[in-house]
Amino acid sequence: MHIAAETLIDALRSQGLRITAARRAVCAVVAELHSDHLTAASILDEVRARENARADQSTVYRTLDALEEANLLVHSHLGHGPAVYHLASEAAHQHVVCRRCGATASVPTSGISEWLVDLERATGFVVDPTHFAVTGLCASCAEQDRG
Amino acid sequence: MHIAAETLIDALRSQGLRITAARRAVCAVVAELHSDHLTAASILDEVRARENARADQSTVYRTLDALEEANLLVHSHLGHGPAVYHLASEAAHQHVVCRRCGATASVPTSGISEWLVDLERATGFVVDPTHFAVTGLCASCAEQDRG
DNA sequence: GTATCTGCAAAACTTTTGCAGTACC
DNA sequence: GGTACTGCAAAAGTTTTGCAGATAC
Repeated sequence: MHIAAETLIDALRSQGLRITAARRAVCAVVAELHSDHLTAASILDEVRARENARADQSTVYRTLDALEEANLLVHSHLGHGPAVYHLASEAAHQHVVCRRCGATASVPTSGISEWLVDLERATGFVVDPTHFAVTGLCASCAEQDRG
Repeated sequence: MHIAAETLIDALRSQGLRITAARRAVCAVVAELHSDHLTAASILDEVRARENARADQSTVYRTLDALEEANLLVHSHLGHGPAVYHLASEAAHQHVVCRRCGATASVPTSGISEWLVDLERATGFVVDPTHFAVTGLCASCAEQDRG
C-alpha cells in the first residue's frame, strides 16, 4: 500500500474542494489499485462494481483532473488507447509499448537525465519524459521483422 | 525542397498502388508543405483549397497510411490533438511540447542513443523515440511556475 | 443559504469502417 | 474487365461540456 485513500481525500480537502461520495469512491479505487494501469474506464467500472458507490463518467474525469491538479496523480499515454493514471508518489518510470502487439515495459528514467539537462539547455524546456510512452517493437516482434 | 511530389507518387506506383487524382493531391501537399506540422485535417483543407483537386477525409487517411506503409512518411503525436506527419527523409527529431501553452521545439535524437541501447539491453525493445512527443514546460511557462 | 458538485445527455474530436459506385491499369 | 480506390455516411472511442437539480460546508 503506497498511499491511503484518506491521504488523497485530505489533499482534496486542503485544496478547498468538497468531499463527496463520488470523490471518495474514486480515491478509494485509485489508492487500492494503483499498481494496475488504471484508465478512466476501468476506474469507472470498479466504482460501479462496489456497493454504496457510484459515479458518472464525467465525475470520474473531473475527480481525476482534481487529483492531478493537486499533484497526487499523473497520467500517461501509452498509445492510441485511453490514458493511464498512476500515483505521483510512485517512482518516475518510462513506458515502452510495442506498436505491433501492444506489450508494455517500464524502465526507470534515470538513464536520460543527462539528455534532459542538455535538452533544457538547448531549448529551455523542462520536460516530463513520462507523459508519453515510447513506442517500438518488443523483442519477439522485432525478431519476426528480421526473420 | 526536400522531395518532389513525383518521388512520392513513383514510390506508391512501385508498390503496385494505383495513382489517382486524390493521391496526387495528397502527395503534392505533403511534398510542398513538409516543413509545417501537417495534420490530416490541414492536409485535407489544403487539398480542398486547390483547384482541380479534391479528396475525402477518409481518402486522406488512407493515402497517408499508404505513404507510411511505403516508409516515406511518419507520424508523431504531439499531445492531445491530432497526429502530425512528416517526411521520413527528414532527420529524426524529437518533439517537445509545452503542456501549458502548446509551444513546440524539436531536438535531434542523437543525445539519447546510449539510453536506447541500454533500454534494448534491459527490455529487448527496439524503440522509435520520435513517435510520441515529450511534454514539459517551455522556458516562459516554467518561469511563471516558479514566479 | 449558496457555491460547488453530480448525473445525464449530448457534443467534440480524431480516426476508422462498410458499402455502393467509380476509375485505374 | 476486374480489382483497387473513392466518397459518403455513419460509427468507434475517448474526453469534454452545458445544464438543471442535488449536496457539502
